[in-house]
Amino acid sequence: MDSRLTKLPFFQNIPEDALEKILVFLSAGEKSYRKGEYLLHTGDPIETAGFLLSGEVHILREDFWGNRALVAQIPEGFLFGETYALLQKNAEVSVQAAADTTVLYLHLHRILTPESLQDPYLAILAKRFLLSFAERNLTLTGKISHITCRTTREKLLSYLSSQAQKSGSAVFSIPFNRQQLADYLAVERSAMSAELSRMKKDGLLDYHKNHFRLFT
Amino acid sequence: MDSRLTKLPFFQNIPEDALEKILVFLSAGEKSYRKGEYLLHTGDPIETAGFLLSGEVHILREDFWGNRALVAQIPEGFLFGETYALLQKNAEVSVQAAADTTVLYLHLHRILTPESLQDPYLAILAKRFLLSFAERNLTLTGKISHITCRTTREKLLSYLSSQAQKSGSAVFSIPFNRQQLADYLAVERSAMSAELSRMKKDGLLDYHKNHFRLFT
DNA sequence: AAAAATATGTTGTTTTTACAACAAACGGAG
DNA sequence: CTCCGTTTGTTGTAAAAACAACATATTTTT
Repeated sequence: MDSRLTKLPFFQNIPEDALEKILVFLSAGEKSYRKGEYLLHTGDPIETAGFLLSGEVHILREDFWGNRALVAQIPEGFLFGETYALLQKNAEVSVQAAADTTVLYLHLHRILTPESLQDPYLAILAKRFLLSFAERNLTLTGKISHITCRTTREKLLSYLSSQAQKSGSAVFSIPFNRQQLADYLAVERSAMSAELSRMKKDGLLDYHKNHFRLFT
Repeated sequence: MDSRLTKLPFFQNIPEDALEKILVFLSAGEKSYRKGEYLLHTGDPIETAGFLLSGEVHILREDFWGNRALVAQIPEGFLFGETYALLQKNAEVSVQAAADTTVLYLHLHRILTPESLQDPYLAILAKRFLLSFAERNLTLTGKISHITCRTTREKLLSYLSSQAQKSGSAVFSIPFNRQQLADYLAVERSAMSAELSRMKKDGLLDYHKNHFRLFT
């Protein structure tokens, strides 16, 4: 039993022996990669999720002309490819080792066979994945509703408004610095700073660092 | 048993009698609304998903200043609020009857209790929801990767490239007309048409209506 | 506390987009 | 076929964003 696995929220509060059996049931074996090696390429059929025992991987999106864009960086102790593994679809991204890396592959879709759902702990696991996907859906839907706004000001208002509603107050903090907020909203940092200034001047809001107040 | 319910993909290929029991287990009762009435407001705690027996509802996002934006229109025979119901969270949107409407409310989170997962058909239902959320995750992630591109040209290239990869060919059709594509990519239709022309002139691609060909 | 590194704000210039208005192409319905 | 509605493409103008370069402020390191 690898203690790094038990740290994953998905595997928490499951008795040691049950977890042991689950991992045997899902396990597809370990594999190691040297920095720069590809774990999988766009288009590969995905049967397993990867749990990062050590190292780091980069998720890349490669377009028709071969242009590559970094989509995510997965650090040690995290899962990747769980969505594709559950759906058993072809990858729409590539995964490359950003350092020497060891991965434990898991046949995650096995948690969804009729028999395994009868196992109480596998059922708990399935439930956790369902809730996790539902949660991510809300996150993604929220983000889309912000970045589909036309102007930088509208994007900011949409985002800040949702943060105010979430906190239940017109005064709240955000979990981003300016650069992160600009990346999240898909706008340019300095242009966003300028827009925030104008919004302050227009009496819409006030802020200091990542602390904001909206005015009605 | 309402035949409109059995048309939902989630409820297909489940024996009549099992479905009957499931609906009793999940059911929270029917409710009717007149056109214009609110079914729920932003911030309300959500315990049930709504199945639209008749009529139509609008999903609205209302910001801090009261500005309203139409997020989705749910027609008869479809579900809404299933994500919030499963997570038992407070609504981040409001729902308004766009016509006289009757809704069957369902305690969807009950499919996730340890006992109900032991019921084979409820387990199937849970599995279908999990796969459905996973699928939507991929859809939303793809959309975000297109929309976050800086320029209209990059958005188009990102989207068209992914369509080419999905079809496995440089020649493919898209499921949108120009206005729908512009809405999807969050750009202005006529500006997008102009950009497509320029891309054709630059030898990147060719198109006719919704049929495209990319050049390497 | 000083120095260095990082984060944020400001301004002017260039590029891109939105907008409006219209022309051309296309697709039924009569 | 012709008329009419819809879709798509084109162009000029105004608005907005990206970009670059730098000033100021804040945080971290030594």
